[in-house]
Amino acid sequence: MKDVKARTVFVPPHREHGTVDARIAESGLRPTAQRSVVYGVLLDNAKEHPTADEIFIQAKTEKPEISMATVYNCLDALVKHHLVKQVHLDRAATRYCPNMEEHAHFLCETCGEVWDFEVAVKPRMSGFRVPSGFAVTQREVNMRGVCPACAEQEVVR
Amino acid sequence: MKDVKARTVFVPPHREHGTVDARIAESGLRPTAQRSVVYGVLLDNAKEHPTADEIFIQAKTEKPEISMATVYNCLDALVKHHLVKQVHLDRAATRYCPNMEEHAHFLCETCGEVWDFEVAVKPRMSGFRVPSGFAVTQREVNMRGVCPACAEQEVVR
DNA sequence: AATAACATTTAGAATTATTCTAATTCAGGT
DNA sequence: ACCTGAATTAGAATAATTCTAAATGTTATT
Repeated sequence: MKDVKARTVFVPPHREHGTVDARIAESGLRPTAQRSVVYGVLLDNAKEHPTADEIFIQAKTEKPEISMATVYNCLDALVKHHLVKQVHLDRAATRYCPNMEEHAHFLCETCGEVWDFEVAVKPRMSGFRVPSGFAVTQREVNMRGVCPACAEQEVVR
Repeated sequence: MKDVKARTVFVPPHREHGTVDARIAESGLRPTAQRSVVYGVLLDNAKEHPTADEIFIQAKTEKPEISMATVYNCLDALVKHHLVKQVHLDRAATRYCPNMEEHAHFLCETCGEVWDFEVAVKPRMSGFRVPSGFAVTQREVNMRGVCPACAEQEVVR
């Protein structure tokens, strides 16, 4: 998979002055310097759905003493407090997504990039028969295929 | 997550005399002894959605010389030839699923077990807005929550 | 303000699933 | 039977993540 610049289809919440710490606090977490940096990097989404070490690299520019273990700790805390979601589309490194709205993920099988697709019809994902006795608390939709940039490449080639 | 016996909600294709090799051949793969054992183990689904090493352990009872590398090779081949699907619900080991029908996965967050949920309404998963230019070739739906057995436990406890 | 109690961070070691490598074995076609 | 390429094998290598134990920071209590 070649490395192609991310493109946003659905725009997730963005980092703004004061919002980062406020959100962290609201979630019930103490807003430490490290957590703020990590969450801030995610909200900035220079790179969408970054992996822990992409986050680490960026976080280090803002806070050079931060360690990888802390990035993992912070991400775990953010996930547990529902500020961030983990995305597992393949066996590659876990990706992190700060968009907690119901949405779908699209993985380009050519370049490996991930996009968010908006949900058109909010009413719970219908068409799936949930057997009685099962309590569903979360659902996710993943799609795979070729993104516009890669489709373009194909044609040119 | 405690270890709870699997339960089938949707019954995938089952191993039957002669079918294993035939299916492998149909898919365009040479049915070697190892591939047959690996695919057979999956079709038997004593344990549903097993991981590579659960498959390895079972396969070894049928063919003691088989190696882990071969299990991975066979699984890769089966996946490439669309006889088997990989399932990635969390960061745990990849699970393998021989049910190629369109269906959803349910992960019990208490016991870690995975179930297949049948799709009630076939017509393509609607409600998701795929931006133009994106070619979708595959889609999957995953749900998370508590299975009946674990819900039961909760009540009792 | 000092201290105790607790949470967070840190570097580095350990673990785990998976992939890679190079040698060996196997199967099908001549 | 022999050649060629594919498949299998054991074991080493890799990569992501988790663990550990020490150090640091924060909050609550006196």
